[in-house]
Amino acid sequence: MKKQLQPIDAEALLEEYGFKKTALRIMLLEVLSLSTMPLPVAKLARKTKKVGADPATIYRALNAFVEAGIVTALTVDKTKVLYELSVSKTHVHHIVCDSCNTVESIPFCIKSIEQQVIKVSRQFKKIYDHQMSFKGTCRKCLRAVR
Amino acid sequence: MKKQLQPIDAEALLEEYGFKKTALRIMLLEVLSLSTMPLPVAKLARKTKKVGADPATIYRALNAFVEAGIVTALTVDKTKVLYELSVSKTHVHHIVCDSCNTVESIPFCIKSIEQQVIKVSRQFKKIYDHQMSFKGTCRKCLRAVR
DNA sequence: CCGTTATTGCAAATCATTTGCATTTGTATA
DNA sequence: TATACAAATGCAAATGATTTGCAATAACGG
Repeated sequence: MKKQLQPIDAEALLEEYGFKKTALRIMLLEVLSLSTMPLPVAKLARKTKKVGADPATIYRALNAFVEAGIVTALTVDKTKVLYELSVSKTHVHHIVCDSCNTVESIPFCIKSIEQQVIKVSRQFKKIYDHQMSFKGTCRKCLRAVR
Repeated sequence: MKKQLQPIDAEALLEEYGFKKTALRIMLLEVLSLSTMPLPVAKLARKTKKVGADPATIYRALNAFVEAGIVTALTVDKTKVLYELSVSKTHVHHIVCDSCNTVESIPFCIKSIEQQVIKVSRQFKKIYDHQMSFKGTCRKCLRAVR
């Protein structure tokens, strides 16, 4: 029983945020909405190569989306940034396979910890975001090691 | 009652891990051990400029420490990596001020969540690390905004 | 259809980090 | 104390993903 994903209405979303409906941006949002996991720029480029956009254009589109709040950039590692739709999606966290970089979402949230954090913090008064992630080995890689 | 920090025995630590006791590496570890918060490379370079090491040398030293497990690299942001001693230190998490980048440690841990994560995960069987961080506004910046 | 503005392609710039290589330094051993 | 080897360093050059400038193009409201 694999989770069924439905493409969002990319055009409506672009319009809502005042972006123009270009082939690349529509496809970027659709690809993101159809993915079960956050995707790196490289993979997004591959999956949208049908529209043949310049790398610079892809970066600009993603940055615009992130700034607008449509897309969330997840920094897994110094050189590894993953993108996922932030609109119409439940806030989730992630677990990353250290061997093959598989990323899976985790339906837990640590929102409830925020108040405790504020209480013990010496310097902070307000928290508006948090992130939690795990590193591990996925089943496939565990098998491969043996 | 400000927390009192004591410098570690950097030379003993270097020896323990089979590193040579050079001026830079000794000083790097001492600076890290005397800091209440994780530090970026730029700041480490400034604080060790007495020994006048080349940037490449500093990067190499830090990378060697991270690989050896003496130092932990904390990826706050795509372009922001902070270093802290991982030896003889309790495992902690962090909160970062989005305005001035102040970083504070949080004495909470989400170790206990790992088992739950494994249970609900479709692809993962083993977790060996986790990270949790918060973003907020520190008191100083909150005041400045007004 | 027109005018405005966002978006794009292309090439060049950026900039932190890494790497190659010759030289120096630390340290174990004789 | 001298010798020898690997580790650490400095310097310069390379790297490589991301960004930027600028002119051309495309989307969209009027």
